[in-house]
Amino acid sequence: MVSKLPRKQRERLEREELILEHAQRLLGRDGFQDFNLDELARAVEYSKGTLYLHFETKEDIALAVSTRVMEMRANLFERASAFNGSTRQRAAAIGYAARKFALEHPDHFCLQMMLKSNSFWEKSSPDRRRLHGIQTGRSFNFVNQIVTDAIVAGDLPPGTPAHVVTISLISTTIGSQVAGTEPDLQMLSGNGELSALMRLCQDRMCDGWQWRPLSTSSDWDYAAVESRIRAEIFTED
Amino acid sequence: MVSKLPRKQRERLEREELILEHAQRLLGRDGFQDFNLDELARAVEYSKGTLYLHFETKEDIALAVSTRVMEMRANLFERASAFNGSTRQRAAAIGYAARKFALEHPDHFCLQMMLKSNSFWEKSSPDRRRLHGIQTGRSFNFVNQIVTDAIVAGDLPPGTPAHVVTISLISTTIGSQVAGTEPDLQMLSGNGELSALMRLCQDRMCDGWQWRPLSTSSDWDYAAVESRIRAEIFTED
DNA sequence: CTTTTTATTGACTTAGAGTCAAAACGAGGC
DNA sequence: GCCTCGTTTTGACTCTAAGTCAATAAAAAG
Repeated sequence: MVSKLPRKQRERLEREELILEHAQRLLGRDGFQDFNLDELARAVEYSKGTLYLHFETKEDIALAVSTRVMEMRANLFERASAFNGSTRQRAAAIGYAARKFALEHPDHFCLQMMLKSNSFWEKSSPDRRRLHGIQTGRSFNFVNQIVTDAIVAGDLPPGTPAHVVTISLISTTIGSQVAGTEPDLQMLSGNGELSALMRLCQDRMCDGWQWRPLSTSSDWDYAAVESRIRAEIFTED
Repeated sequence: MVSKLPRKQRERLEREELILEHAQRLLGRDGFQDFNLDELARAVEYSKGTLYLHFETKEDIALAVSTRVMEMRANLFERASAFNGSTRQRAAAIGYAARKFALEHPDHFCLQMMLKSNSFWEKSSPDRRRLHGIQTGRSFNFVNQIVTDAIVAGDLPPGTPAHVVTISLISTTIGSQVAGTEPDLQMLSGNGELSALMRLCQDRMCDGWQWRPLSTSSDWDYAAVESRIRAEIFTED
């Protein structure tokens, strides 16, 4: 990332990064509705006009923040997918990354959902929408690669449709993150840990596709796998 | 529902209903951001001041709309849970209801998510929050009852934790509805039907818990079950 | 040091949420 | 009918915050 860009362009990117850092903080604290650009301008010590040199609208800033966060998620997935082990263990590593992300950004998908509402999408710039799609795609591909490997290795039944398995895993992971942070549902299901719920959902979905070894089988020692994931992939943090 | 309330109170409720109908339409069309109360007032042919006799804030209206929609969902679940058959077939009936709902209200959970963001929740009245929780609870309970019956009947392994199964099914259903309507993911996973994705996720999650008969077994003829569900439960619509 | 170009600003416009004094309505009495 | 008093409804008004753009400052060129 040591860029050889001309100073001007480099400074511009640095300032954009500064804006996004503060925007992320304020969005997290206040939610999109109460997130206000006068305060953001004050925080970054530039004028409101300058913010509009980088972003077209408030929505555009939120989309850029979401993309930034999605990029972090995809980076976690990237690291996880390098885990050395059976395909099911590698899936567990991605699952671990998804849970780690959920604990660090529990309300990310609130913002994410918002971005998809009718009025929102069209107010953000096409270019930023593209960048957002790319990060979503990266996450998808890391999961999909492991699923494909599993089919090739025979850990998933032959003829299993890779894309569908991938999207089902993503669905259940997003769903459990969302459901696990929703106060009404938390109450009803008896205040468990978000992370535990997510893991259960991921495991059962893999089992449902008959991804071997099943989490109920004697070949599967999750605790051991998790401590290896922690030690080998997510050491420092 | 033929109320014996004094005329005044009845008229008030009818007006509230009128407001919510229009609010739902406008929210669906424009999203929360662009949903504006002057237009709503014009649509219902009352002044903005009158809207504020019913609701404390714009957020409060959105929450009430969400509650109304959640009530419809719970009502679909209620009808589905009366299906006569094995526990797994009854689960399929609820799944069918969830998919029917998803097709009618594909972006409901966008609004729903929004309601949970920091700033939003505290702007709505406690009373409406309570009502929202009740409808969420109804949906939860219809699912949970079937899960409990399945454990008693031995269709799920003994000792399976009912609440966790229930929340996992809700998670995967919400997750697949959300993921299936997200443009980026739709593109990546190859533009399938929302309904087909949701069904797959539901089935595989049930299979993951070993809910018998498994969807892969020869005892399971989904097409036959679905046509019975359609005929017996969701005939007229 | 002067001119030209580029970057930055913050006062201004505008839209829309939320308020409240005044107007309209309605029930009861005469 | 019509006057009085309490209740309901209203829409003009205030205020906040997104988005604009003419004016200013800084940098580059001459």
